[in-house]
Amino acid sequence: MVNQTIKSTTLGRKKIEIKKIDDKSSKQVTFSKRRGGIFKKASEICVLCNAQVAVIVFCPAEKVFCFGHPDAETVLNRNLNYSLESEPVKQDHPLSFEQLNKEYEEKLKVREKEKQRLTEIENAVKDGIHRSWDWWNQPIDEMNAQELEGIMEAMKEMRKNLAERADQMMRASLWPSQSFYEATPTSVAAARNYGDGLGNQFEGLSGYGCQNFGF
Amino acid sequence: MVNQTIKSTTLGRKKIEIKKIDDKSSKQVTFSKRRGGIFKKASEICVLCNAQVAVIVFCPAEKVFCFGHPDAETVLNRNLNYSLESEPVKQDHPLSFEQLNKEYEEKLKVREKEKQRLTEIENAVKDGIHRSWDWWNQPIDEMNAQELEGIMEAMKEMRKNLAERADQMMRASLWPSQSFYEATPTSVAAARNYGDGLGNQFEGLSGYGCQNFGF
DNA sequence: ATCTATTAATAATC
DNA sequence: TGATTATTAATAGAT
Repeated sequence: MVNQTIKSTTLGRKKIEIKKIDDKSSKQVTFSKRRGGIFKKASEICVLCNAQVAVIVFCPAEKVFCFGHPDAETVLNRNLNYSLESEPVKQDHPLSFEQLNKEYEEKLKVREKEKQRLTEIENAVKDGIHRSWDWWNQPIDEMNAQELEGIMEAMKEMRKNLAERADQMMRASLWPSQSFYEATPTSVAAARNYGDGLGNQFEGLSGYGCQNFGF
Repeated sequence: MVNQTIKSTTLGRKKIEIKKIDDKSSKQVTFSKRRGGIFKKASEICVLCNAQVAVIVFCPAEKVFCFGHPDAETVLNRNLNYSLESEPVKQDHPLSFEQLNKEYEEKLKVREKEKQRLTEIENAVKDGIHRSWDWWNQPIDEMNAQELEGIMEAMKEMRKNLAERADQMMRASLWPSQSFYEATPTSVAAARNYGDGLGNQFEGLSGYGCQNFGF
């Protein structure tokens, strides 16, 4: 009875043709991912080039997502309400743009923090493992056969360790503080301050907005 | 007779911070490139997901570029004329959107085709060469001498690549005992993702438009 | 939502 | 403005 352990190598990205996606589920996923990508690019060009950008992305059967630098955004919004009248826009929550902007930005930042933390943990894991047998600092060129055996062992060990523990460690328990996820105002503020030093992509702009309407 | 072949390795892309570009020339270049990128993405999501997208991108010192699915685009255009009135829009050529759409699409297509052809030729040439060896996933036990050399090369390469990050990693390895924010003062890196929740389906699409106005 | 393997976009440079 | 190339960033496919 053969029972091969099939390496569930999640195949990576593949090239796709730019043509209509028929499968609804895939289409939806792609839409979501790419919408986010476009918004990100939009925000970046705004900051980098002091540009003004407005983006509307929508599907009749879905929601309308808007992104834009304040001016254009106001324009867009007014326009949306105006030109989509055939299907009146219902805003469940008549939030101001400013408010929406804030929420959106905060969401983004929190998310960035989370991802970054995972990355740091991952590095810690990797580093901890390689430190345990310092191949890192060995002069690779002069290794002899014996040392190579050692390396091979170490590699096996490393691979095994990573496979067994990385996921668990990265996901969970080593986090210094649980408060992050509970998102107390303080922790969020801390996160934002921390991020502001380096990665504030909204620097220099009065604001952006991302908004969606159900209709 | 020393004659080192100096690899004029035009250094490639580097990571950049998303912050205002001061140099005018660079800013212009970046603006141009990224604008094209955004439009391309916009056109792709339209096709892939049957979505409707409208994008306005502009700089005070430059022109206004619009991209969009006809409906939204009409909206945007009308809006532009309306809301930028302080600086009246002059259209040198009152081309119809349909015409502009066609031209733009065709441009894209031609360009893609050319690129594709070149790529194919290139691939034909390179075909016999590419043999990157996935040492990580090889069964270490069965490696032979030749493969070991490959490993050594790979390790050297890896070490080189990671050398820059070594200290950062070391700091990270010390880490779980401390506060996240205090532990890594300057390593806010690259996780700039905006994933977010979403809804469902879409329908109906037709053309695109790319237009710019001098003003 | 998450995780890779890849492809795509693009910063630097010429 | 247009290539080139080394990298980074985005993301398709599978979980």
